[in-house]
Amino acid sequence: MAKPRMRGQKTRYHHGDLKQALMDAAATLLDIRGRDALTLREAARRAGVSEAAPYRHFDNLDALLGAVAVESLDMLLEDVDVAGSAARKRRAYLDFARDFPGRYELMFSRLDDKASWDDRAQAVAHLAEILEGAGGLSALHGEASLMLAGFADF
Amino acid sequence: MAKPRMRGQKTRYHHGDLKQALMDAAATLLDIRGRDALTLREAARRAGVSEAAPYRHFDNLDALLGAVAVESLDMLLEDVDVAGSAARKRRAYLDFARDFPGRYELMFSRLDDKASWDDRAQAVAHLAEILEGAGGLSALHGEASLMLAGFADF
DNA sequence: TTTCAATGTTAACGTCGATAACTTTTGAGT
DNA sequence: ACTCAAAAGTTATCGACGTTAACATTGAAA
Repeated sequence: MAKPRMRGQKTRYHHGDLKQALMDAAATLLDIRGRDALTLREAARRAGVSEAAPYRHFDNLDALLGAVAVESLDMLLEDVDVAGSAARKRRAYLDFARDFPGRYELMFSRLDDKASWDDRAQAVAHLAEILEGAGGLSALHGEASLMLAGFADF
Repeated sequence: MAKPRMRGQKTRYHHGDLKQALMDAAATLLDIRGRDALTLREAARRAGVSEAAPYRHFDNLDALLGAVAVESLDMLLEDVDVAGSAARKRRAYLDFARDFPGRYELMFSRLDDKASWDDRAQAVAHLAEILEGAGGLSALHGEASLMLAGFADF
């Protein structure tokens, strides 16, 4: 009685990397259909497992959101860090917000998940540091946020 | 078989001002418990009507959110407009975000509700105009947003 | 080889958004 | 004053969701 998938080809009872698969599915849903469309059950379906399987890896939906928030902050951090000049860092930041709107909104929203708080706070602090010469995190976040909401253009 | 309330004292079948009562309840829920805790049913219960009553005034939850967003933008607009100097406008803006975090987040989030789009866009444009001398809407929004998320202090 | 923790599964509960069908009230036109 | 249709309530119902409990399978250590 097993329908799950394997990473490569065959079907197996154990997924192999379900935790990451759930985070990927969640991030994709956030980006293409928004926060309200993200459900634990839909993420599970996309990962090819039963609708209760996520609870083996996350205490609840908030915990999944927290994990995706941390991962997303690290992605943005990497993108901005790699970009050379202040102008390039600026562009890298705004590009990330445009390309991953759901992830971006999640990173800076009030999350109930306590477990991920330290990681998130640290990532944001690091980000603010890196962006010091590029106008500052606060200003960039304001621009990106207004753009995503449709009140400004990219 | 009628349990509804009246505005003053007695019980009546018709509420009298249910639409506004629902918007008030929704805004309160947003501020004290966040977006995920706001449900149409809870708003209805708080207004003292049946759980399906809201649908006589709003097509769906998104429509209620849109209406609250417009109302909130108008409130913020008023607060900032009334404040005199640029410094006072700045403070009025940040105070609003701190005092009504749920309303504030809602105003600048991606809403599906089409009907309220024009009103929201116009209010934001007006707000940006008024705040031109106070650092600009974009910068203020960045600050307020990071503060609400817990990444900065008021 | 055995065994047990990790990681899946199905089934169930209560809540939510939404719709349908019904009832009460209001008020505009006669 | 009467009527009667529209406005604004109600209950009942549906499918989907978050979450938990109980059970099944797997893989790896002993």
